[in-house]
Amino acid sequence: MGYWLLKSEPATFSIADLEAASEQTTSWEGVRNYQARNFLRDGLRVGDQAFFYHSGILSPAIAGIVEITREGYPDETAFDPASAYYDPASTSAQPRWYRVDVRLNRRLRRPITLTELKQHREALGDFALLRQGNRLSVLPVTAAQWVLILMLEAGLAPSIQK
DNA sequence: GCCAACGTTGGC
DNA sequence: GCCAACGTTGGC
Repeated sequence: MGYWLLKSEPATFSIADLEAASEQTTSWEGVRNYQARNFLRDGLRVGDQAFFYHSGILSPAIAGIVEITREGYPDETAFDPASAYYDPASTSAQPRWYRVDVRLNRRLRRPITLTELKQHREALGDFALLRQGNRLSVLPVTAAQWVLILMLEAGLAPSIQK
């Protein structure tokens, strides 16, 4: 089973929006970055888990956990001229952009902030989220990183490394 | 294929 | 609101 992290700006789509959504499920659309697209199309599998990360706010943080319920399929918002995600270069014959469906698993008991994650940089190792200047909105998480972050949530994490 | 200009992301 | 770090575009 794979682990991922999905970023969203709460002003656009928040975990509260997902909670309120029908069947607490949404299509993760509008990703317009090739590396992220490749993960959506080729990486994420049904049953994989992902952290739901809130970006673009005062205190960016992991807010919850979602499960992938449908694997990569064409992002049709790219075909719609009225959509903010419209991309005329993407056609149904040759879709350029992909999306997945996700369902809320649960909120975290408390948000795990970017600040807190940075305090565990050493223990987390090479974490795409913490790489300098990283702007990827879909990124992989290792099993070890996943477990460590759940331990942080539970207050069972190792003492903070300097 | 290079690279300058421009646009976007996202932390602060 | 600022700006660093990228990614994309387009002229050459």
